[in-house]
Formats: sequence, C-alpha cells, structure tokens
Amino acid sequence: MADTTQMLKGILDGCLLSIIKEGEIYGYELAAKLESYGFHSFSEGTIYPLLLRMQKEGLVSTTLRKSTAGPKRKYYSLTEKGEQELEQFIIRWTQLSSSVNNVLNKGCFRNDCC
Amino acid sequence: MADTTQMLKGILDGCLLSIIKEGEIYGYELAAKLESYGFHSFSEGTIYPLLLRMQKEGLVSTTLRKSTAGPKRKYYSLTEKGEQELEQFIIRWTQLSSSVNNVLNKGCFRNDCC
DNA sequence: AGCAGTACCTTGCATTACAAGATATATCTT
DNA sequence: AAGATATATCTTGTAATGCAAGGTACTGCT
Repeated sequence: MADTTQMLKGILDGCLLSIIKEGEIYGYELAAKLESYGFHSFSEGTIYPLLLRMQKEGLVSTTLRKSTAGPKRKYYSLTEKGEQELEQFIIRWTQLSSSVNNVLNKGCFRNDCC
Repeated sequence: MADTTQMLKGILDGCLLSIIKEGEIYGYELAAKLESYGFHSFSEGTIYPLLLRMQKEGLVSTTLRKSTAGPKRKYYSLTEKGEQELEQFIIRWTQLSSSVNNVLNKGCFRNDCC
C-alpha cells in the first residue's frame, strides 16, 4: 500500500486509448502527454509493453516514420475495435468511480437520494 | 482487458477501510455492503486475504464474537493508523480520478479552464 | 444423521506497473 | 573522427492483488 501504483492497474489502458484517439502519436510523446494530464510520469517500461499488447489485440495500428533526431518513431492510431474498447472502458470507469465515491462519501444506495 | 477486475487493484483497500470506519463489521457482511454500494459482489477469496493483510499492517483491529447462526464472527474496526491510511487513500483516489477524467474528457492541463 | 445456511480461510493462477538495462539513430562537441 | 548527449524503442524479472475453487467449522431444521 502507500502508493498509487496498484490503483492504476487496468486504468492506464483506457487512458492511452483516449489519448491516441485525439490523433496519431508515438510512444515517447505519450509519456509526456500523460504527465501533462496530471499523472506523474510513467517509465517507458510501463508504456511500451502496453502498446505492444494493444497492437496485438488489434486496438491500435502503427506506422513507422523517420525522426528529425533519433531512431524511427512508431506512430499509433485507433482502430474501430479500439474505439469500441474505449467506449466500454469509459462505461466501466464511470461505474467504478461512482461506486468508489459512494463508499467514500458514505453515500446512499442510489444516486438520487440525499 | 474487457473486465473490471484489473481496474480494482489497490482501490478495494480504501473502500474496505472506509466502510469499516462507519462502524464495526464482519467480513461476510462487508461483501454484502460492497454490493449495495454498486460493486458487483466480491468473492470471499478477495476480501479475506485483504482483511488479513490490513490486520497484519495494523490498520484494523479485530474482535471475535459468537454468532446466532454459524461460527464466530470476526469484527473489524479501524485503528488510528488505519484512519491515516484512509485519508491518504482518499487523496490518492481524488488525484487519480481527476487525472483520468481529464484524459477522458480531453480536458485541459488545469481544472480552471474550458 | 443428514442437509442447508452462515462464516472464515488457503492455494494457485493471470494480469500488470515498474525498475533496470539493452539497442539504435541523429546531432553536437572536442 | 571519436565521444557524449538526447531521442526513441524494446526486453527481462519482480512484486502486488483480484478471484475461482476448494476446505473448515458451527448452528438449526427435518
């Protein structure tokens, strides 16, 4: 306990999908973008395996392009399957976060009371 | 992917602490309470190991009491350390959920814009 | 005795965030 | 040229944890 790492499990997937949906982006840039959204930066050892898995699952497609400084960049964009997955993630996230907020606020069994 | 189980990791801890803070409660009852808060029910194989760990870490204290029907119940209540842990969990949860919402809503870098 | 319901615990598996390190390329400095 | 620096990707091994499946134990009912 006492750190955020466990809380992230399974959540990062959806966040990556959501960022990629905004437009083609490559891994190194993704790390920076996540930080700008309020996540304390992720090591690349976290992001790249995730991207590879999502590629295997057909959620993202990739294109290699030359870089002005450094090796080739691997640009990711969302497939149709990826968009569907993102929608389902948003549903799950909404349910989860409202459940947690219910507990933390000692809320009621339904949202419409109190 | 495609299920909520990974998203829960590390979040359940805080939820248990929060429920226990409301008053003494035993494991079997906790499972039911979680469901009433909107979580689809947890198997006991999830909850008991977690409670044992939190007991070892000194976050909760336990009292055995006879039951009217069945074996003895193990009632949990929060220690001071547990309350501190809960507070820190709430901070972490708030940060995380706002970060995720930023990403999903394609929000800005700060909360005060848009 | 046998059965159902209550209540707790253990074992083994799959997933995943991450540190640490390996690899490759382009630019700048010495 | 040679080396350093920054960019960019990937691999390996570790620890944490949700959960299915199974086991134990106690009470009351038929």
